[in-house]
Amino acid sequence: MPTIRDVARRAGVAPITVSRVINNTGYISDETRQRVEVAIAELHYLPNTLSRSLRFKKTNMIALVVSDITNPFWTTLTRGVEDASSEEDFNVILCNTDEKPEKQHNYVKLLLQRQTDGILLVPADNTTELVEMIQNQNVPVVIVDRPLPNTQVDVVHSDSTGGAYRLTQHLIEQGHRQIALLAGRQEIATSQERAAGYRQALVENKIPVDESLIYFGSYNQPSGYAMAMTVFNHHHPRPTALFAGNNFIALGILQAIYECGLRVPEDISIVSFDDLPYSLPQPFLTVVAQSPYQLGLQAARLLLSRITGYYNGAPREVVLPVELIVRDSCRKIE
Amino acid sequence: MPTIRDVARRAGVAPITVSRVINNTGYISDETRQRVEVAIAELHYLPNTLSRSLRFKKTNMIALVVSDITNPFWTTLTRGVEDASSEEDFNVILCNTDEKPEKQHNYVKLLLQRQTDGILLVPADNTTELVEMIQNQNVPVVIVDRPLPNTQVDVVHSDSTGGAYRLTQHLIEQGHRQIALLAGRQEIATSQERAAGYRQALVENKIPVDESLIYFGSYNQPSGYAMAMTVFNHHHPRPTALFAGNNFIALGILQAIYECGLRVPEDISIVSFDDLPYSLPQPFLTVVAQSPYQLGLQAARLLLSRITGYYNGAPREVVLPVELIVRDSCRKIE
DNA sequence: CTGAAAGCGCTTACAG
DNA sequence: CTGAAAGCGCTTACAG
Repeated sequence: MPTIRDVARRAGVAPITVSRVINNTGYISDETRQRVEVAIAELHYLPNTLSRSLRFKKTNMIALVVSDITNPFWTTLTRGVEDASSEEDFNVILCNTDEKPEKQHNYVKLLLQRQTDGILLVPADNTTELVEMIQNQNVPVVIVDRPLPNTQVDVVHSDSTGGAYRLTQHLIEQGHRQIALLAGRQEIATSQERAAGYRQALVENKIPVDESLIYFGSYNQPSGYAMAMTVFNHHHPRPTALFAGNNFIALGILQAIYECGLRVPEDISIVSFDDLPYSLPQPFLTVVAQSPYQLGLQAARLLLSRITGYYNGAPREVVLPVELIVRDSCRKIE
Repeated sequence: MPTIRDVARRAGVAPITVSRVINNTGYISDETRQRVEVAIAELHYLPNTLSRSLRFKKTNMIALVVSDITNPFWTTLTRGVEDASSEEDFNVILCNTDEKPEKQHNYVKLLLQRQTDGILLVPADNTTELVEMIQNQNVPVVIVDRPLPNTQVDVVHSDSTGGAYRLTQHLIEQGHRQIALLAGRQEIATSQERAAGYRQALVENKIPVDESLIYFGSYNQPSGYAMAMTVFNHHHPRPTALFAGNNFIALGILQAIYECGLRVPEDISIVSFDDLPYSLPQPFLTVVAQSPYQLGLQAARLLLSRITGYYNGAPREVVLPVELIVRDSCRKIE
């Protein structure tokens, strides 16, 4: 691959002159500029960004570290991040952790070594070690979706507690008393908050909280399936309603329900935090929906404001509202 | 952020000695090594990969340029790429083009400038310009999913023609004669090949090809919806079966069918190239399924074999078989 | 076993 | 308007 030196030689000028043409800086005579441009075209020259970044100490890249690229929730969030970033001429690197703290750790280290200008992190666990590692390098970081306890850091997340409260309240208003919660991993803030909202609604309605009805698994379909099967095997009579901690858990629950020959909502009611992926032919699930695009957009804006130095004050917390969408997956109980 | 020089100063050695400790090369006395390691820990030093890559002319990154990160087909393929890459200690950059040739062009240019070691490309159109641009920089490239005409380049793809032939044949065996094909963008190889397989099956069965039943749109849900609506409005009597060019088109078709109050398969039959995303509660769609994970894995292996210099012969073409999965979305017609 | 010099490809600041 | 020198952070030869 040709370098700036090759172009310079061919055009009969110094490398710095080529640099000036490429970046449109300083004064250049039209004649020289033309000679250089011809040489660039003839050699198919592309400037090496690595060396430029090394000089500038700036890569114009930010990273988004998410848990599961397979879930449209995260890809939509990614879209928000990309849109905010392209406005400021930043590129986004997407890293997929599979909710594994160890994979996450490796990625963050790699990103720091590659001089990423900032990191958007969806924490795979509850520890603050990673955030400290990033901050030690003086790299801006914003936590997304899952607040970390006891950390001074920007964070953007949805109102999980409030959303879970409203879903549970909705079920209670329909007459449900035996509601099983099938949540994600217990170490994750959103799991805890959704459980908190669930408990709060029960308590306020003077319904005793049956801890055996609260399950922590993982935010994916197999886990939802497994938890639902456990519920069906261990609770007699069956709970009248299931609360899915996220959309993929809901998919797993629906699969279990189908295999057990049950019908929704005749035999069992179900609600979910987050809408099912894709507009299926017949959307029927009652859900609390977040706005993943907005989460991504806002998080990226917070991050970019730090990177550009536009803001350098105290950590900010942005909590986005959620929306209850009542459809046909809950039956009224007498 | 501290540099190798800061560590060296603190440990009372030369930078090159620190380099030796980091990379475990050359001879180092235990005592020196310890001093250096202490300094590294105290300063939270992380080596700068940018400068290292500049030196080595190697970044250990490959890029995957896909059309729609929202479709699980591509995220699953990505998984295959990641698994093959991590075996060889390469990292993967994921770029999303939205099927837009212009976005694709920008990404590829950026990747080349960032000295990416190799590129996996899912072409957004039928032109060879991008491949030439990559090859001009002597960067290995593998085309994925959609062969390009008249180009000397490695390619990995599924047997689209054969798959489409089998799906169409299946419909014909069920007695269907009026089959509408709702394909992706006409410039894309897979669209053309699926149309070719469709035509071939009709011709072999001596069924006249009605060109007005062949639609080219785009591989997404809104396009599938729009094409299905057009079919329903323009063809009386309605075709007895619809052939969806991919899974997202199938989703759009199902949406249109639902809105028109039709039932599958009683009122209309439907088959799809590629399975629907996610195991829905009741998988009912008859499909031809590819193996996106294998596509990604094999493509990455071809690319890596070029990067490492393990292979540098003539371009290779890998065609993966597809599988017909008959379920309940087709009705037998007398 | 350890280090001074040179260079990867670019650009800033200084000369002319 | 154009260029020679120096440096971004690292590592490959070459000395000692």
